[in-house]
Amino acid sequence: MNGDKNNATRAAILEAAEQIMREEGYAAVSSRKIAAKAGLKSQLVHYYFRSMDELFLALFQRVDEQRFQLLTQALASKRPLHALWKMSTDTNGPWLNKEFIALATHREQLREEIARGTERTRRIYAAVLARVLEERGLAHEAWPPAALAILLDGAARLMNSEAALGSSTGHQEAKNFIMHFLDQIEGQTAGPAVALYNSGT
Amino acid sequence: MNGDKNNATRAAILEAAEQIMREEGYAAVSSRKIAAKAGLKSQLVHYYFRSMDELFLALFQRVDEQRFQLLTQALASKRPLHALWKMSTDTNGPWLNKEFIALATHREQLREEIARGTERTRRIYAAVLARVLEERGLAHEAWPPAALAILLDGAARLMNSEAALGSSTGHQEAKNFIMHFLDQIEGQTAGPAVALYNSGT
DNA sequence: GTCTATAGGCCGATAGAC
DNA sequence: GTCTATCGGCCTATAGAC
Repeated sequence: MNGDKNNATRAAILEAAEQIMREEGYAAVSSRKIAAKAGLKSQLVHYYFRSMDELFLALFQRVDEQRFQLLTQALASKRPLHALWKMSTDTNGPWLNKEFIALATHREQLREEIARGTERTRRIYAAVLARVLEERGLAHEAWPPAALAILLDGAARLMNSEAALGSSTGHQEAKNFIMHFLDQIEGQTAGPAVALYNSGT
Repeated sequence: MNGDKNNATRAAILEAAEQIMREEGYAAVSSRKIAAKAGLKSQLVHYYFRSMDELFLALFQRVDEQRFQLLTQALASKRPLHALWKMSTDTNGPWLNKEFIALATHREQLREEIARGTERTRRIYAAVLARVLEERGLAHEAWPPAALAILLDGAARLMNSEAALGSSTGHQEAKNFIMHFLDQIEGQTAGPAVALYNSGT
């Protein structure tokens, strides 16, 4: 990889690549299309990234870093779980998960990088859940934070993906259900949480 | 589209296409690769499918039909929810969701077909949930079947996708949690279910 | 660092013989 | 229905001038 990491041309290339990926999917990302969108010659793309693999890797790292920053901000909010949920249901957010995961099918290095990013995000999500449940006195071995994180993240991604296809069967019910759940453990505003379940009887 | 729908060559082409899609992702599916895998000339692919769009559409319909058959079988089992869960967590099952969804980004006809298939599957899933909750006396407006269907399906797909990347953080917790949930509403074997929650206090 | 020029490959699709 | 032959396009990547 040549050139300064903070080079403006390099940044323009990644920005154009990300736009194409959002609009047309990863398979449409080519050095020629990137160059056309950024107003450059396609050979310049190869100057900054010696291969498309390298470009996709740099693009993922950029997106992952943005996501991490947003995640960190969400943690500092009054109701971090609501903030995380809002973030993960934002289809314009820096996720692009579908594309990168499909792209990673047979690109070893990218696959590992995405797995790392996924795990980091999951651990943060689970840690926040654990902390909130603990604070509200709702911690219970039957509600493992890691499991809840997967249910929430999975539902968000599934609905994002289906919405992109133009399908929304059951989405409103799921969103209401999850919002109700979040309100219960984190409060409707910043007030006290109510009991979720009764262990006995 | 030419040729008999039950033609053996046609079937071999679709079978080869499906294999390539599983192994290398949709972007690797080309008439030449299909032909190589099926031991045919690439032009034959164009004889049976006048365009790749048409081929992908036929492939999706084939996969969707298989899925529908399995779904129908699951409904007839003693514990349909357990059967559905097992089915959706089977990474070798006829899902291929990731690939088709990524592929559909800018293929209008395929997008509509996938949306239709998604909704049909979702409705069946939700209907089974509604029926079981009803039978067990657990029906309650706070647990809308459509929402539960999305949570279960989303978690299954997320874990499938992550497992393919080599990541499994929290998966065991989530699987245990969901299995516990299914056991509660559908019984551990085929026995009676226990109460899930108390509405009052 | 950006340009011109170009090699070399895989692709979808069609024409026409048999 | 399957074959041979082939067109035109877009792709990644490199060489070498400035």
